[in-house]
Amino acid sequence: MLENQDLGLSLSLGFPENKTTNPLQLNLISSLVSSTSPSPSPFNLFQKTSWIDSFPSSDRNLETCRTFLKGIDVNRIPTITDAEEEEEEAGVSSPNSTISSLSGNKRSEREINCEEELDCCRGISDEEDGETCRKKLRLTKDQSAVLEESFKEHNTLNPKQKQALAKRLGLRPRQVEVWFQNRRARTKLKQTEVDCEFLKRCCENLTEENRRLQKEVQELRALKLSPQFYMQMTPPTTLTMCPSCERVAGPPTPSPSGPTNVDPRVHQMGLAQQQRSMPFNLWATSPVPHRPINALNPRS
DNA sequence: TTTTGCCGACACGTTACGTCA
DNA sequence: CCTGACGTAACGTGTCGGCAA
Repeated sequence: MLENQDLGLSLSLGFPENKTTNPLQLNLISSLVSSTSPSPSPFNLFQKTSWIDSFPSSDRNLETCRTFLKGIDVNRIPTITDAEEEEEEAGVSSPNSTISSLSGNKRSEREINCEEELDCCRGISDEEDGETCRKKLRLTKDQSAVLEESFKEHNTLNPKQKQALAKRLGLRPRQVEVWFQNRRARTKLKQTEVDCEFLKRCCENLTEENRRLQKEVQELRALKLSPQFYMQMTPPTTLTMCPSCERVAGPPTPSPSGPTNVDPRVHQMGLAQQQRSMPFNLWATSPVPHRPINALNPRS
């Protein structure tokens, strides 16, 4: 059974290393559809992993063997002989019961022996595609590994690639197609979960920031009502940085190329802070901060 | 040039099967 | 053994783009 990480997905919630990417610009729409752009997503969906290597070679073709033991090759059109039909009706052959006894790594000698026989009976022709048989095939680990590798290269297949892959794996092109469709769906689901988690964290941080700012507003309003009191107080923390020049403290430094809509009085804030006196009415204007808030780290 | 029908590929939701605890 | 949860192969359906008439 493949774990989540086995999908080759990087579920890290950290921001991408690419500094040019705005952390708040989420790739909510999966880019998987595009065959020309493998993965523009900020999240590394197609990180090369070595999970394939973890499969013991002894397990290979196990599923195929099981299928063989069931007497049903799902890759072939079910051709029920009279004998088989009788057996089916008599309830003698229960495919599921046979399979369940062969679970895990416990492989009987018969199981191992059948693998060689299986290789010659898995040949599938395209003409056999379709039909109404919905017998489910568990792909072998080898097949899954090849498909995964192929998916990492291209998450979509053109008809030639599909045909070649099907031939290589001994599967029907339709099976390869279905596998890729399901794989894309799984990838998209994972990406959605990651994005969802990311947005959740953004929301939490913004809520926290909002709470903090509201508290500060309350403090400032209280100070405004008692000016004689605020003169002896430490200025609010968020106002210790000049929104214009982003300097925390120091004498005002007129900047000819700076923004023209900045109240020059604000530049005196640092000095005022040092002197513990406000030569201007701090409450008269409220310059709009032009620093973007990092939702994930609002205090940075 | 626009319209229309066909076809293939795909996304999405669902079903059914295999496996495991 | 039985059962429920889970993963996933397979399927059905709707949509979209390309193409020819």
